Amino acid sequence: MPLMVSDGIDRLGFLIHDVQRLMRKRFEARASGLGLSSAQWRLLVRVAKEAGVAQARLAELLEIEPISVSRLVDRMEEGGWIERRADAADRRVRMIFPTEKANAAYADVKSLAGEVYEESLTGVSLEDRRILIRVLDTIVQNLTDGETSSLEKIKNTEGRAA
Amino acid sequence: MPLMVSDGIDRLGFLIHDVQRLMRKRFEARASGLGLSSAQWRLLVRVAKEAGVAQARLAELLEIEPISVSRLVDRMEEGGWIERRADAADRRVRMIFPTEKANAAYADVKSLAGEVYEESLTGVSLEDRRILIRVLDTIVQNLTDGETSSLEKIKNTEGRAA
DNA sequence: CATATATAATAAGCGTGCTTACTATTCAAG
DNA sequence: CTTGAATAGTAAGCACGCTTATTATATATG
Repeated sequence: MPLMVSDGIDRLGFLIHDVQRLMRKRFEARASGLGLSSAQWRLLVRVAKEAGVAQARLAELLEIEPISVSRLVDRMEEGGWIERRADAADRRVRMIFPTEKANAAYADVKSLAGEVYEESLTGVSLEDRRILIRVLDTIVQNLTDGETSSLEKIKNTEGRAA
Repeated sequence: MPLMVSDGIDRLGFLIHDVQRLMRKRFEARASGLGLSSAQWRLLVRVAKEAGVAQARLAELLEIEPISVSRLVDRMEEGGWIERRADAADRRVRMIFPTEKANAAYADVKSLAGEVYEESLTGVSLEDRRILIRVLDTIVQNLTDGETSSLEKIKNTEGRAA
């Protein structure tokens, strides 16, 4: 740790942790009526863009382990958000499709997420917002290159997400 | 959601989520030799500054629920990081103290956290780092004011943390 | 004093992530 | 075809957060 000019960089981990927790909390408070958690919402965004995707591919996209997808999908299937269907070409694969219920809720939840972002950024200039996004992107790149398990394989297929 | 000029603000939640996960992962990879998770490290930072603090106060400081503190403290006590002692003045209270092991590891883990922050911010200018911290602080304030359970009561007692 | 309320901690059980280990299936060599 | 490696998915069990409910103790009030 090379001297450091006493900005609050030494609080970075705590800050990121707090922001993530508060944003998730607020999102889930808003979406609780729907019965969608933020983890389920992240998965749903992917499935909406890529209907029929295999669970293993979802694990790559979401950068979580296949077993985590398995149980998340279990609960989302119970909740009526997605369907598992067999793949005729490969009997190991379960293809994941959004249900009508999911499609119907999609736009609403997306704009709801947007509201949370706007509330988060109240009083932050457009310029600072751009810098925020740019720096966060840089951090993801810095921490993704090297020594992280299976993340090198995938370079973020999608460019935009709610 | 008022129009929005297509910066990546619509990815804010995903970005924050990814950054938090990657930073935690990298920290825990580094600290795994010690057997300290990031949640345990956060608690330890507080206990180091305020030895003898009650669990209920830790819950306020960490902004998690008392039951979460209870079980976290269970595991940390098993790990030999902290000790519970009875409060002579109030028999409901368990006072939490860091062990010698914790005190010995403290500086090392702190600088280890600093390393993770530096790796995260490689290639980010000093100016942008300041803006990052400032914006993250603003987000925490925006999301803490109002409608969050018990967070209004505490205005962040500490100013610096590793 | 007695009773009611508030507070400190814990218990039980769930969601979402993990590691490790397993089954079923596919595919590549031989 | 058969063996062996790789891949898709799941099971079991843990960490760390939560909600809801319970126990023990303090404190306020009649």
